[in-house]
Amino acid sequence: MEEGLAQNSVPPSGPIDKSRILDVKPMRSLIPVFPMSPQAPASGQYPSGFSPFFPFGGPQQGSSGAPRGGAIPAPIQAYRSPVGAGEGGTSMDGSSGRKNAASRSARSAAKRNKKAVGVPVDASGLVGISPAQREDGSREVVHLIMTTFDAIRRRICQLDDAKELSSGSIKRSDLKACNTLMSKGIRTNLRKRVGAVPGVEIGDIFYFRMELCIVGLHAPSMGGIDSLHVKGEFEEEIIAISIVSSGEYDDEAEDNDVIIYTGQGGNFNKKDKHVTDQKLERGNLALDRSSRQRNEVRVIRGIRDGANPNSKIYVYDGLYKIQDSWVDRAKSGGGVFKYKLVRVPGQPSAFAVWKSVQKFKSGFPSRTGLIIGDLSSGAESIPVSLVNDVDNVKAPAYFTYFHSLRHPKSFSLMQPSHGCSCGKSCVPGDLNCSCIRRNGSILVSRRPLIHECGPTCQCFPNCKNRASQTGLKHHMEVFKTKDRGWGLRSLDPIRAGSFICEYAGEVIDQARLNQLAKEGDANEYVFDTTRIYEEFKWNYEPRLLEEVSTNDSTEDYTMPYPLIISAKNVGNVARFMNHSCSPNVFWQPILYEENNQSFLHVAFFAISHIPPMTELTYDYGIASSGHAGGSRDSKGKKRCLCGSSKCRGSFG
DNA sequence: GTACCTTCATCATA
DNA sequence: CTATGATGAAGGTA
Repeated sequence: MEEGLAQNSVPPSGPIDKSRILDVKPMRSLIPVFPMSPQAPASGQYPSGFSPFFPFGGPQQGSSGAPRGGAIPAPIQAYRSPVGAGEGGTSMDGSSGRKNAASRSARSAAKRNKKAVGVPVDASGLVGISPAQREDGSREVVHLIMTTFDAIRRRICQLDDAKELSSGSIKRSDLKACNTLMSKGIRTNLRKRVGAVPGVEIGDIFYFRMELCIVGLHAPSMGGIDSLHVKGEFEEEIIAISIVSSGEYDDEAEDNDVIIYTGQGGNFNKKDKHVTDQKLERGNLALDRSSRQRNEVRVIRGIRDGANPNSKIYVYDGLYKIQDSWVDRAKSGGGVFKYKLVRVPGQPSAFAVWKSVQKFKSGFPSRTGLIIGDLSSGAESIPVSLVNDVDNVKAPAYFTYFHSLRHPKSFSLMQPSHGCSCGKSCVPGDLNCSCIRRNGSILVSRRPLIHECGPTCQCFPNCKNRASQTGLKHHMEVFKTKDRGWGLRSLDPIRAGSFICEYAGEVIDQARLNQLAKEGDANEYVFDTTRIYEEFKWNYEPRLLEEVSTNDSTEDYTMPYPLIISAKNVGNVARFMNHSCSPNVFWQPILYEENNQSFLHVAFFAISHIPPMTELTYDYGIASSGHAGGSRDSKGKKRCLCGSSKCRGSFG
């Protein structure tokens, strides 16, 4: 997931030191703020009690034959060999496109940072992307920029929500956030190029056009065609370097590897204007030239977001070449250009994965390797499927499926209990809610502890300050990995910051943990907050919006209370999540009151946007020394197979 | 659920 | 150099 760094020269002199350049701000809650979704359908409570899990019983057992075959595309990012990332080499350099590449602000910033080597710290001392990084990205820089964008965007959302001005104010958090980043020069891959963009991988997903823009995948904020001037044989000519296919037009997708793309311009689709033909200029001209040059064109596919039908998700589907072009006539009669793009073979599948998932969901044809349709047996409102298409193992060892903690450990309250008395539902920015107020000031980042509303509160159960209590929101799947046992992934895309699941199980104490250690498999299905976790911080909210003051910039990231959970006998999907040294999921301590007592829970949230079918992983951390029977050093550890460039080699 | 309608930011052209 | 225009966006409203 992290390879391809040093590919395009100009090494930004080492990884970014986030702790130095970034200022993490406290946030109010971890609920993902989507501009318009009602967020919680609140489709009722869980059926009380436990639901037993019978791996071999029941009528819905999968077909008997050995599940095998390639019906399920491999996870996009999980096990990529280093080959895919670094094609780079053949890029035609956009020499002429370069002259106007830098925006004014970027230029001035570049001037300021002229001498700066490595991580630049801008005048205010906080965030910076070096001039080199601004021109050519890397996985790390892209990740940083995406995360920063989303952090700022959410904060703007929360501020808007809290103000509740609603005086017809247009809430374009994406534009505002983009503005902020652009003006600070926080963007990358500004140098246009043909072919792969360093740091952006095939299968990566985006929730706004602006995200494509700031990572340099596709520059125009609205337009579907991005182009570049190159030196032709005799004169300069323009070629296409990327397109966005929104699927809404007349673009046809006969199969996963072919797109019939319609040119731009012409009033053939508007009803007020009179019909005009498209002209062979701008993007159309670029596509035309590219069909002769046969250069690679990046393709981004726009897909309707199932969870949020009003918005779209953009999937980077890799490189295509224009194989054919012709003139056609739209229904309205206007002449249009058509271009046939064919996917360059040998690339990891991206859009094809989405298509397969659609088929899985429609249940037709029945899926290869499906063992159980819902291993939660109804305990979750969305089924949890169990599949194995790599070997003959039929099911994980027996356990009881339960959605939360059993025998939860309670803590005496610091103050007398008072849940909030909000009338309906609490929103993240609202300081009138006493629960939200306990979380301190605004924001959405990882916190030492987050207070959620609970049963004691007056607010509705679908209140937004109960993110971790509303059950699974995504169609999760337990699947057999090639070399790491069972793993967890989602059939749905997961937006950065979204709640994924709680770590369910039985709360145990240190003595019991030590006993398990002696028995051998202490690490199996145990979550232990007393372990040492690197990089506890997430969501590097930079101090970009001046109007918000930091009242607590120095935060203690040690755990407030120890909590050890065993999911060996009782648990939910979280027990199947594997370790990775560069994970896409983080855990977060959550506290809420129930029966006049406070209970601590552990919940998981997405670090970044996660495409469907990508394995979900979090960092298991390192066993703290000084307990657990002393000799845990090399014995209790397992060789790490996460494959990350930052891999520590072992875990446990 | 669809159809407009308003306000957007960017980059290439003029 | 700066202004202008084209443009498969997003969100809200009818």
